[in-house]
Order: sequence, then C-alpha cells, then structure tokens
Amino acid sequence: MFKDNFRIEVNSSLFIKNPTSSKLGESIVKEGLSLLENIGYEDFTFKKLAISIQTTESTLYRYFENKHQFLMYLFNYYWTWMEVNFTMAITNISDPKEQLKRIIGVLVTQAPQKIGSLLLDEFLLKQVITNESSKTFLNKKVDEENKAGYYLTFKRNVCLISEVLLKMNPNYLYPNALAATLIEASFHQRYFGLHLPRLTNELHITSNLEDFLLHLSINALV
Amino acid sequence: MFKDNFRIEVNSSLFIKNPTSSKLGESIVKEGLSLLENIGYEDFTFKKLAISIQTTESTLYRYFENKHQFLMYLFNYYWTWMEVNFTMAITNISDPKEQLKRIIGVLVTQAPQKIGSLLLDEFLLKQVITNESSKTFLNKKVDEENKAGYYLTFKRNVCLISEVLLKMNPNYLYPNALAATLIEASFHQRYFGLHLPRLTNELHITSNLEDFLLHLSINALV
DNA sequence: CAATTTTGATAGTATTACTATTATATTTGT
DNA sequence: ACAAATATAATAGTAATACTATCAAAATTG
Repeated sequence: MFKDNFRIEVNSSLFIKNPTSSKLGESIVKEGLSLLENIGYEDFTFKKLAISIQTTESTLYRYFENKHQFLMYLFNYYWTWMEVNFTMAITNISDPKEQLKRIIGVLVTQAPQKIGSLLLDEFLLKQVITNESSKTFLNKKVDEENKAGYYLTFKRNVCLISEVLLKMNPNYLYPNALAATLIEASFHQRYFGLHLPRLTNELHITSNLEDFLLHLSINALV
Repeated sequence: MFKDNFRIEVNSSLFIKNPTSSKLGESIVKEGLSLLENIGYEDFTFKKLAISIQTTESTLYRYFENKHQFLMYLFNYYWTWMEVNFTMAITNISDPKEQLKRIIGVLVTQAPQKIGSLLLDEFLLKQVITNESSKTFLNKKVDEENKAGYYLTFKRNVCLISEVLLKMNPNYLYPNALAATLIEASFHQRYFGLHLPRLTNELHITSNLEDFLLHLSINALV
C-alpha cells in the first residue's frame, strides 16, 4: 500500500537530535519503546536504556532532554501514524455512519497493519500509549508544552474524528469532547478490562470495546 | 445535615500510622493536599512537605510508605466522601432518570457541600483528584495494589452509578464501562477545557460538562 | 585526508527516596 | 504524680535518579 520509503517524522521540538538520523538513534527509540513497555514509565530510566543498548547516559541525553520528552516523542509518533490510519480508513467512504464505524475500528485495533519500513513496532507502540499516554498531559508543564506544540498531532486526530461526528449530526454541541472521550475510553476501558475488571464489562475484548464505543457515539448523535 | 463528629476513615492498608490519630497526622494530610495541588504529583516530595509543616522526612515515613501511598490515601478519602454524596443525592428519589441527573450533578460539582468537621478541603481534594487520579492506577503496581484493596472505594462508586444506569435500562450491556467513562470524562474534560481546549467544547464550564454527560448517558441507555 | 561531528568513557553534582539511630518530648496507665 | 510507653526531632547515611561536563577516540563528510 505504501512505498518502502514511507516514514514517520515528528516535529523537531520533540527531540534534541533526531533519532531517525542515525542507527544509534533508531535503536534508542526501538529499545526505549520496548523497555518502556516492559517496566513502565515510572521505573524507566535513561541509565537502564543505556545499558540495554550498550551506550551511555550522556549519549541518550544528546537525543532527548529527558524521559518525559522521550514519551512525548512516542506519543507524537503514535498520533502521526494514527492520522494516516484514520485518513485511509475513511477515504472514499461517503456514508458518515460508515466512516464512524471505520474510525472506531481503527481506534480499537490493537495491532494495526504492519508496514515493513515503519521504525517502531505498532503493537508495542499501541500498548505503551494505552498505558502511558495520560501522563503526557497530566502534569504541571502541560500549558508550556502545549505552547511548544507537543499535542498538535493528538489534537489533529481529535478534530478529524470530530468532523466525522459532525457529519452525522451537524447540530451536536460537543463533537470534540465526544471524540476525545472515545479515544480515552478506548485506552482506559481496555486497561480496566485487564487490571480492574469491575470498572468495565469485558471491554478488553476488542469486539466488545468496539460495540460499546459505537453504540455510545451513534446514540449521542441522534 | 451531619453531626459534627462525622468523619471519613480510610482502610488501614492505605497508611502505616493513621493520620487522623494525631494533630501532626492531620496536618500532614491537610498540608500534603495543598502542596500536591500547588506543585503537582511529579514535583511533590516528602522533603518539601516536611519543610512546609516543620517536621522531618522520617516522621512522614512513619505515616505513609511513600508519596504514591499518600496519593492513594487521598484517592480513597475522596471516593469515600463521594459515596456519601451520591447516596444522599439519590435517597428518596424514585425516578431513575432523576437519580441519574443527581448523580451527574454531584459528579460535576467542583465545590461539594462543606461539612465543617471534614478534615480535608473538598474543593482542593476535587482539584487534586481531577488532575492526579489516573496516576493511581496507570502503573505497573496496579494488580498488586488492586489485590491489596486500594481501589475498593472507587469500584463501589462505579457500581453505585452502574446500578442507577441499569434501572433506566436493565438490558444495557455496559453499565460499569459507562459509569467509569462518565467519571473519567468528568475529570479529563474539565482538565482539557482548562489546558487543551481543542480537545473539548468549553466543558470546563460546569453546566456544559453536566449537559454533555447527561446527554451522553441518557442516549446510551435508550 | 583533513575537518567536523558523533560517540564512549569517566567523573561529578544535586536531588530523591528512602533507612537507621538516638535523644528528647509527649502521652498514657495506675 | 510518676513510671512506662510511645511519638517525634535531629542527625546521619545509602543507593538511585536525573542530570551536566570534559575529553579522547571513532566515524563521517567535504
């Protein structure tokens, strides 16, 4: 579907030195993603990552300011990739309801289409974003980072979904809120299904999650 | 409405020494809440709290294992208090739709009814929980802490709301998921309204948030 | 192949997240 | 009122985290 030279590039404010500019940089983000998935954001350190790819902390700090910026890089990488997925999913589909179905289909997919040339493993990336993405904005630096454009890709996806919602009902008052809620619910409900099952109803099962979100959004838009 | 000796007590697994058992303990949670609200969870340390109440780190560690347990204490304090609020709000109300309205009214209230004898400031508590509560479960210790009962009060509230939802439509398949989604959306949509406005539609305004959640839930239940 | 850039190796600092010890207060039981 | 028990303050100390700095070696590039 895509050429082999398809690549995801994120805004340069999200790194010091572009990790895609060297083999070492690539192994930093690849292994960093894997380590993050294994031990979680709280226990993740540049020291540990340096050891696992046999380099030094000082080298990592030449690529990323700190682990928060590293997470922000992955977050933007993910949403840049998702924007491609969403756009492909609704291209040439005229019925807004069918568009919404496909949007939600993409949202709940755990292992998106593999693209050989994509640097990061899509499944791992989705797992990490599911578990950690709230930490990108739930902190006191949010306003500063918002100004720096750290959330632009995420906002674009919310707006993309919002536009589909509005096509179904142009008078709906809260399209952005609903779009963001669908995204957040897709992450957290899966998480709850796996870890705190009383907070959900078997929504770690993809088909249930899809049904829940579709039902919720369609009914909200009547 | 309540006697002056009304008190919120949380499960003893959430502290080493009960902070309500001494004046010092009370000032730890009171000042801790205030500091947490001011500087956020990431920058919050026991050292800073010790300085602000003129005690020492070692004393704080005799009350709480670490700052995560301290947040969990506040989280449980909040949900114990909310359970009282929800229960009061629906007592003697027979119409399920009216019950749901009142539940959502309680959920979106920023400054719940002041009760003189309540140790913690309700407004501050709500602010801190709005900003930080996702951090209670989004970490690798979640399963262990779930076993230890750290999320029981939260789950009870989700179930309480879930039961109201089921009264409106006993055949609805995802009552717990919807209840949890309403709670999470109430926190994050307000947060987005204040910090990332493109992710919402003016939902930092309480009446809008209320309308959004009510509309979402009522339509989901038809 | 010289110049530039990147990386590795090493060292060092301030802060965080604790634990341990002991003397001094404070509280409690009788 | 006083002894016993408990709580707190003061101090010290450790291992890990989150960086920054320096400089030589290696790799890249013009």
